[in-house]
Amino acid sequence: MVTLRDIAKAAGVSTSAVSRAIRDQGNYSEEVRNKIKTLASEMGYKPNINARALVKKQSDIIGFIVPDASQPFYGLMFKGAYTASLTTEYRLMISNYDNDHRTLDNAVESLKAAGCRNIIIHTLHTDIAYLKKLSEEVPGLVVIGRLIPEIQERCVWIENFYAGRLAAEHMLKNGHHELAVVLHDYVKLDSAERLQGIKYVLEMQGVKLKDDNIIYTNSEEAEDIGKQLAQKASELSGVIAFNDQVAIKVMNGLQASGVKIPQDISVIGFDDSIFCELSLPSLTSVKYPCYEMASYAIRLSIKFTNHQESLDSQANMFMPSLIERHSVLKA
Amino acid sequence: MVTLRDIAKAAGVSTSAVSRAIRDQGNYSEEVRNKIKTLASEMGYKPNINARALVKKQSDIIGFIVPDASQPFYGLMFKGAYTASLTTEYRLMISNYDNDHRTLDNAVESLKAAGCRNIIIHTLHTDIAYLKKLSEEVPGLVVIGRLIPEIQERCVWIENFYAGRLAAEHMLKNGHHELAVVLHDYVKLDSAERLQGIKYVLEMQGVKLKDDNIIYTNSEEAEDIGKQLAQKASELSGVIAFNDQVAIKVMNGLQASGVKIPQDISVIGFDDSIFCELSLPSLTSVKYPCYEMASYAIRLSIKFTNHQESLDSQANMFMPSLIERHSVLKA
DNA sequence: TTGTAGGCGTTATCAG
DNA sequence: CTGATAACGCCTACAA
Repeated sequence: MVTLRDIAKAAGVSTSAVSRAIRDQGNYSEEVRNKIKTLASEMGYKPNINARALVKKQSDIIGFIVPDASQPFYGLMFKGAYTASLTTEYRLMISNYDNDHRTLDNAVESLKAAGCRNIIIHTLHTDIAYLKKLSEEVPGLVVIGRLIPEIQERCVWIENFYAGRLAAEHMLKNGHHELAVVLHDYVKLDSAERLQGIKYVLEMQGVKLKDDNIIYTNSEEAEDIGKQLAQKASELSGVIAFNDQVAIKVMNGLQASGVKIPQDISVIGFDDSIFCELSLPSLTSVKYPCYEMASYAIRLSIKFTNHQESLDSQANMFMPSLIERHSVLKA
Repeated sequence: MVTLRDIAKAAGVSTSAVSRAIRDQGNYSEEVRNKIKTLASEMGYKPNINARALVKKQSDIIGFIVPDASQPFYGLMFKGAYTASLTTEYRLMISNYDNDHRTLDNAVESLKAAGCRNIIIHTLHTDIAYLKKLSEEVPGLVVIGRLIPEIQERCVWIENFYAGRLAAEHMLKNGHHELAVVLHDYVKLDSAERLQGIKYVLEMQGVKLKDDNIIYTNSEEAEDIGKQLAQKASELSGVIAFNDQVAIKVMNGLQASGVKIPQDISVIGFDDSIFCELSLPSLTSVKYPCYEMASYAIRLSIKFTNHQESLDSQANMFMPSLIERHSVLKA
C-alpha cells in the first residue's frame, strides 16, 4: 500500500503538500501539482478511505434504504442510484428493511456510526416524526416515494394525481367508459392520489365511476378480483390497476374466466416495470421513473452536504408518462 | 459522539481496558467487564468503524458484485446476502457491473482501497486468470454462479446437470416425449450443462431429441421462437426453456399463435422467479436457490477471513428442485 | 508557497 | 491483569 508519505518522499516534498496537491487545494504551481499527481498515479496511490473518514468525521458512503430490493421496482431504483454514484466520489451502500421499522432504524444507525452523512430512504409508511428528526441529524437525508410537507425540499416524489389522469384519459380516449379501479390495500396514499386523478378526468367528461367498481386488494388476491370482475364483464370496458403486478393478475383472472383482453376489457397498470413485456397481451402502463428519480435523489443528497452548490427551488417532483402496449383496445 | 476515552473516564479505567472489555478480549473479571459494558451501552457508545478499520487495515464491509441488480434473480441474491449479513458484524455493499469488465474492476478496486477483504462476485464470463489473481489478493473472495476448478473451494454453484434432469424427468413422467429445448445465447455454460442433463434422461428412456429442436435465443427474440414452434405444434408436446423469462415469452408466442398451454404443449422454465406466478398459466419451474446460495456465500467468505473456523470439505454446490405450477399437463 | 506538528478513535505492544 | 504509548494514514491549523 502506497501512502502520502511514500509519494512525498519520492517527490521531495512534504506529505501535506501531496495531500493538498492531490485534492486541488492550496496555491501550488501547475508544475508542482502535476508532478505530484503524475507521480502519485504512477506509484498507484489510492487514498486510504478510512483514514480520511476518521479525520474528517464523515464517510464517502451514501446509504440507500429500500423496503425490498428483490422487487424489480426497487432494483431499478438501486441501479439508477448506483449509476449516478459512479460519477461522484461517493460509494453506495444499499439496505433492505422489509417494511420493518426496527430493521430500518438499525440500518440508519449503522450508517451513522460509520460517519455517513448521506442517506436516501424509500418509504411509504415510516412516521413523519422519525423522518423529521432524522433530517436534523443527517444533513444529506433524502426521502423518496413520498412528499412530506415539513421536509419538502428533501423529498423526491411522483405526481400521482397526474398518473391517474393519464390512465383515465387513455381509457376514455379509446372509448372505454365503464371502468373499474383496483387499488392497493397497503399503499393507501398513492392509491388515493391516483384515484383522485382518475375521478377528476371522469367527472370532467361526465363519466360515472360506480362506487363498487373501486376495489382494494393486494398482490395475492388480485387474481380473484379479476375473476369477480369477469362476472360483470358485460358492463365493464376497462380496468385500471394499481401496479403492473396487480394488473397482470387481474388480467389473468379475467382471462381465466374467458374474458378476452383487450377485445372485451382493456387493462392499464402502473410502473412500466419489467413485467409489462411478459404478459399476454403486453401491458400498457403508466411509467414510474424509478431510475431517474433515484439518480436524482443521489445528486440532491450530495447537494445538501456540499455547501458550495446552491439549491434551486424547483420541486423534486417527477412526472409519469403513458407507455402504450397491447392491453388497451384502440378506438 | 462518545468515544472509548469518555467511557474510560466515566469508569475510572484506561481506554485499553474499555477497548478490550468491549471486544471480549483479555482476562477481565466478569464484574469489571459487565460494568464497562453496561456503562458503554448506557452512554450510547458506538465504536468508530473508520478508526477501527484504519488501525486494523481492514474494513467490516463485504462487497457483493452482481451483473444487474434490477433483475429479480440478483435482487433475491442480494436479499439473501443482506439478511445473512445482518447476523454478523459485517455490512454489505452491493455493486452493479452490467457485465462490463471495467466496471467490475473499478468496483473491486474501490472495495480494496477501503480495506475490504471480503468480496463476492456473481459472474458468468469474467476470465479465470483475473479471478484467480483476485483470490490471492482478497482473502475472502467468493465466486458465485460458476465452478472454477482452480479455486473450487471459493465457488458457490448449482448442479445444472441435475436441473436439466429434473425438467426432463417431469416432462417424461407426464407423458410429454416430443420436446424442444430453448437455451440462452449469452449463458452458454449453464445452457450446455442443463442440456446435458436433459439429454441424459431422454437417452436413458430411449426418447429422441431432434437437433433442430434445440434452439438458442435471447430474451428479446424468445417470443418469436414461440411463434415458430407453434408451426410444428402438432409434433411437439413440451418445451423446456432456459429461464422463466424465456419460458414465458415462448409461452406467449405459442399462445398468440393459438396453441393451448398446457393442453397442447407443456412448458417448464428455470429459476422459479417472481415471474412464475404472473404468467397464465402459472409456470412450472426448476428452482435456482439464489437466496440460499447468496447467504451461504456470505458465511463462506467470512470463514476465509476468520482463521478460527475450519473449512470443511463439503462442496459448495446447491441442488435445484422442481416447483410445480400449471404449465405442465399432468398425465 | 511550503513544511511542521498535532490529532481523529481505535488497537496492539509493551512494561509494570 | 492493567495501563501507558505508539502507531494506522490522512487532514489542517499554524508557522516559516
